[in-house]
Amino acid sequence: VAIEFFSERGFNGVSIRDITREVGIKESSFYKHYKSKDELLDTIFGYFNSELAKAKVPEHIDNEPVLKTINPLIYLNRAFEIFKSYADTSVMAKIYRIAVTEQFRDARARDILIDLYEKSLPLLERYFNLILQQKKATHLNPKILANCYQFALHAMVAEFSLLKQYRQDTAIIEQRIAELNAFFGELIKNF
Amino acid sequence: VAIEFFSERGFNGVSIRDITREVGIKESSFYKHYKSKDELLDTIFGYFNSELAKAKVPEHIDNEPVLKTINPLIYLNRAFEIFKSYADTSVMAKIYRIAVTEQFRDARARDILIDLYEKSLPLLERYFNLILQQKKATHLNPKILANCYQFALHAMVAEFSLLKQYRQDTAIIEQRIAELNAFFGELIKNF
DNA sequence: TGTACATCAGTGAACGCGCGTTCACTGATGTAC
DNA sequence: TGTACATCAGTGAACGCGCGTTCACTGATGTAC
Repeated sequence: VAIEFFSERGFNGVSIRDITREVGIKESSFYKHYKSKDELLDTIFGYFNSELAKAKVPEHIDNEPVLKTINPLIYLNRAFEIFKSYADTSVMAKIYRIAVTEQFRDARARDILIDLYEKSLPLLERYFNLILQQKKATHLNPKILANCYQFALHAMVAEFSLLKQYRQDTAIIEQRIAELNAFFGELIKNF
Repeated sequence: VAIEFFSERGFNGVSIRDITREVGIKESSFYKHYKSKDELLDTIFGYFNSELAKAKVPEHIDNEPVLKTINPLIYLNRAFEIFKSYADTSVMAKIYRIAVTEQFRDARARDILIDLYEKSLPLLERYFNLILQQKKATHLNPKILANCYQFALHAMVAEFSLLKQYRQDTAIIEQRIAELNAFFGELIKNF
C-alpha cells in the first residue's frame, strides 16, 4: 500500500494514517512493524536494491555473438520495450517512480537513480563499442555516445513513467523515444 | 528571501515563519503583501515568465550569416557558457532551480520547464538544420538531432545547477557536458 | 500652522489542523508441563 | 486433556509540534481643511 501511495502522491503527500486506513488497521499498529515512517521508505528502497542485485541481464542485450548480427534499431527498440514493460506494471517501476520524484529531497532516492545509470551505462557502452569497431569508426568515443543516448533515454523514460502515473497520454513521449532510437539506429548505420 | 530559501530547501521545506524571520518582520505581516504562501510562489514564477518574455536571444546564437562561418564545437560550447553563467549567479537561475525541484509536485513548475524546452528547441533545430544542409546530410532529421542534444544538455544542466545549489563539485558534470559538445561537434564535422 | 482623519505596514496572540509518534492496554494464539 | 504463561499484532487515546492563516490592534505617515 505504501509503495502504491508514495508512487502516486510522493513521500510527504502520504501520511501514516493514509496507509493504515487503506490497510484496515489503526495508525498505532504501524509502529509494531516499522520504527518510523522513514524506516518504511528505507525498507522499500532496500527491497528495490536487493531485487536489482538479483536481476539478470537478458541474453540478447549483452551477448556479443548475438549483438553482431542484430540491426541496431531493433536492438535499441527491444531494450526500450523491456524498460517500458517494467514501467507499466511492476512494483519495481513504482519504486523507480518514487525515486524519481524524491530525488531532490532524499539522498537514498538519488543513489538508486545513480546506481541504475551506472548499471545500464556499461551495457550500452559495450554495445556501441562493438558497433564502432565493426564499422571502424574509431574517431568516435563509445563512452560518450553511450552517455548521450542514455541521458536522453532516461529523461524520456522518467517522463513516460510520470505520465503513466498521472494516467495521461504517453503517445507523444513514446513517439519521441521511437524517434530517438531511429536517429541512433540511422547514425550507427552510417558510421 | 523566499527565492533564496525555496531554491535551497524546496517550497515545503520553507515556512512563512522562516521567511519573515529572515526579513525581520512577524509572520502576520506577510499577509499584508501576499494572500497566501501559494500566491507567493505564483508571484515568483510570474516574475520568471515575464523576465523570460523580455529576454533577447544573443546575436551569435541565432544569426544565420554568423552561424555559417563558426565551428560547431565553438558554437555549442558558447551556448553552454551562457547557460552556465546564468546558472551560477542570477535570480533567474534560482527560480529555475525551484522549478526543477518542484516539477513533480507543481504544475506551474512543470510549465516553466516545458516552456524553456520549447523556447530553446527551435534555436537548436534551426542551427542543426543549417549545418545539415551545408553538409548535404539530408538523411538525418534536424528536429530529432536537436531533441536528442537538448535532452542530454538539459538533464546535465539541471544536475549542474543542483550540484551548485548543494555546493558540491561540478567538475565531473562540466567535463561530461564538454564531452557531449565535443561529441556533437565531431559528429557534425563528419556528417 | 494646527487639527482631524484616512491609510496601511507591522504586531501579538491565537485558531484549527494534521502530522509522526508513544504508551498502557487487550485479546487471540501457540507452547510447556 | 486441561491449565498457566509468553508472545505479539492490534487498539484507543493522547502527546507535542509546526504549519498556514486570522483578527483586533497600534502607531507612523501623508493629506485635507
